[in-house]
Amino acid sequence: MVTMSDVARAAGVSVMTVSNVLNGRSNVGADTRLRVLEVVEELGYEINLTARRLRSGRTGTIGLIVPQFDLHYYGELASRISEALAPEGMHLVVEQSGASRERELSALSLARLQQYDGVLLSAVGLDMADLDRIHPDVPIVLLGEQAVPERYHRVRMSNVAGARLATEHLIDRGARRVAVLGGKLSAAHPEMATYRADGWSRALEEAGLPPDPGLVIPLRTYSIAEARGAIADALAGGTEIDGIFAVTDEVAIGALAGLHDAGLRVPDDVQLAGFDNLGISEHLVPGLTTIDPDHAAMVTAALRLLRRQLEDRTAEPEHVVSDVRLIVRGTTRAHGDSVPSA
Amino acid sequence: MVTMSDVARAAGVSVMTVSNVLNGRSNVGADTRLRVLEVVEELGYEINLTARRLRSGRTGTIGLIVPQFDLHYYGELASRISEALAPEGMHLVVEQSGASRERELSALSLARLQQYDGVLLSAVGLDMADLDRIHPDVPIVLLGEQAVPERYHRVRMSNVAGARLATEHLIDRGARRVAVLGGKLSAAHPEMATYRADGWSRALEEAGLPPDPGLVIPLRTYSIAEARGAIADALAGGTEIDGIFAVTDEVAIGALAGLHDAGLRVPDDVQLAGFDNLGISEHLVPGLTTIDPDHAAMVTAALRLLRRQLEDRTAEPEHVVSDVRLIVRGTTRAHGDSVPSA
DNA sequence: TCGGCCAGATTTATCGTTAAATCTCCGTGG
DNA sequence: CCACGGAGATTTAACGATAAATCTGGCCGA
Repeated sequence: MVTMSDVARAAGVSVMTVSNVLNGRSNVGADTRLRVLEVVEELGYEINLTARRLRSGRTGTIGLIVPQFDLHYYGELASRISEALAPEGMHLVVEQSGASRERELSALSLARLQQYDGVLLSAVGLDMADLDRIHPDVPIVLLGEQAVPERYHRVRMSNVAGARLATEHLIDRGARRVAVLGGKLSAAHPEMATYRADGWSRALEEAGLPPDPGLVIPLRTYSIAEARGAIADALAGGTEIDGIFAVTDEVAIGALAGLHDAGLRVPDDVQLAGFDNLGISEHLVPGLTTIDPDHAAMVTAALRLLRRQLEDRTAEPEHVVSDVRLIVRGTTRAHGDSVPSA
Repeated sequence: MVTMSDVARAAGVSVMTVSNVLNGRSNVGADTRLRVLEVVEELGYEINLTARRLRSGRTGTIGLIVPQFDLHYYGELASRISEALAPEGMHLVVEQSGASRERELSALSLARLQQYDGVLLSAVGLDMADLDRIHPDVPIVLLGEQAVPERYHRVRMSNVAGARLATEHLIDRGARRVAVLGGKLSAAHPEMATYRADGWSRALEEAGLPPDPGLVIPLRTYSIAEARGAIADALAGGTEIDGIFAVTDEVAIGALAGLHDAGLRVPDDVQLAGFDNLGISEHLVPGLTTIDPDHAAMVTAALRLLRRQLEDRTAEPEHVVSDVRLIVRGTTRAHGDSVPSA
């Protein structure tokens, strides 16, 4: 491996001069600079980032920690962040924590966090107490929905408002028995699924429809396959449903398949709305009505919070809540349609 | 930040003893070990991985470099690899190279590669010459379809065979005008799209159907949206089609939407087959007929090749080709169905 | 003529860890 | 009684870079 001192020797200068050239510092003569660059080229020298990091602290790398690589939401998130970081010369690497608390904690060991200039953390398995135990000296921005200690900088969406919008829309379009797929009634550790179930029940109450606990269809994971099975089970169990608010688009995709399995038409027999507005949702058949959390704004906000901390370690924590809006597509009926006879 | 020497001082031992304890080396007395561990706990010490890496070389981290985070295929790949690595105590981090040659080259700078014990590289933008220029001292396994220099260890799928299988199946089920969506006729730098178009044209030829260049529908990116648009354009242009072999499942999803836009039914009017067998493909409506490349076997093979290099830097390069099989679902007709009158 | 200053370079010390060599006892066998 | 071996610890010297301090001429103005 070629090191800086190899370059220095070959160029007849000191190691420090090579370092100065490569870091674009101004205290190097023009001809010396040229000679060094030539030798760098010639020997194929590349800097050892590990050494630089140890000495200088800076890494130029931001870490994104997500629960699962194969949930589409996280893929899209990672992609957006990566694109936003590139123009600043920063660089994103993504790690998977696994959805379990244990693995999430290990992913969050100081040891691992230290490797980055900053960390964007999308945690699901951790509760307040876990997060409270972590005292990293790396700037962190939390992305996500669970309750977190005050001292964290954080970006999240309007979960309750979004769920409410979606459910109101279903009711508005004629649904009366609206299930919440993947919902969870208030738990000790509030998380995405509880907030969204909350919005669901508020919308129902407001419409004078008492939320039926039998219409809360829980899920262990938010995978397509599990959602499909859960819908099948619910329908087989005789639950009457004419609308489904799926807590994520991924889950909604499973619902679409499950309804089809049961011979039910969407939106004629059952209307469906999701949450997240994944890239794919627009291209499903029929297109998925869903809640758009303004991904671009969230990414912008997250990076702003991170930069603020990078510049000032003592910056006041900020909680940004991104607005949501309803996107109406083909899984809900056109306005004014009446319930057709099946 | 707490360092090893803080721990050493507090425990009244040398730094080296702390290091020995933490690395489970045997030359430490039982009581000393205990005391050190207590102090570690008490001070909340965590090892500095950067320093360890600089000194020892080992990082315990494998890098996976993919073109795009938001193509579902790569999310699933990353997930599988991560799961496979976890039991060995290794750790996966994923980087995005961006599909462009330029950014891919920068992702592949020695500087970046050096940070990992080994690298799994899923390259698309690089050609043979680029890859030939890279001489990393990190074990690399290439995942993917483009032609690569002999010296690389590599895992790929049977592209031609898979495409042929899919196309044969479409023909077998009655399709006569089979388009290849995302296909590319032989280019200077063969890649996934050329191999799969190859399999398509061979299957046609074998069936006595001359491949019509008008049925090759090229794509710049393999995104759902672009595929949908391309199908719309092709149909609007008057191209007659009764079967589509989409070069990836992602593209097939776009085709499904595009066909629906045009009022065509799948599989009644147009049959459709994809390639990759994504997790979602099973849950589309109708379920997507596709080629399964045996993801599990590919991951196993890739990690085996990587381990081999980790153990022996001079290990002979190996090219593993994973078998494919056809998965028949609802986007192609049942055997023996005749073409229904539209 | 001489001190001062600045550009352009070098020297020194260090980041936190680990490999390798070394030291220090203490028990054992001859 | 002494040499020897080995367990249990320490010391020394890096890994490859950078921050901060220092050095060296040459040019300038007074």
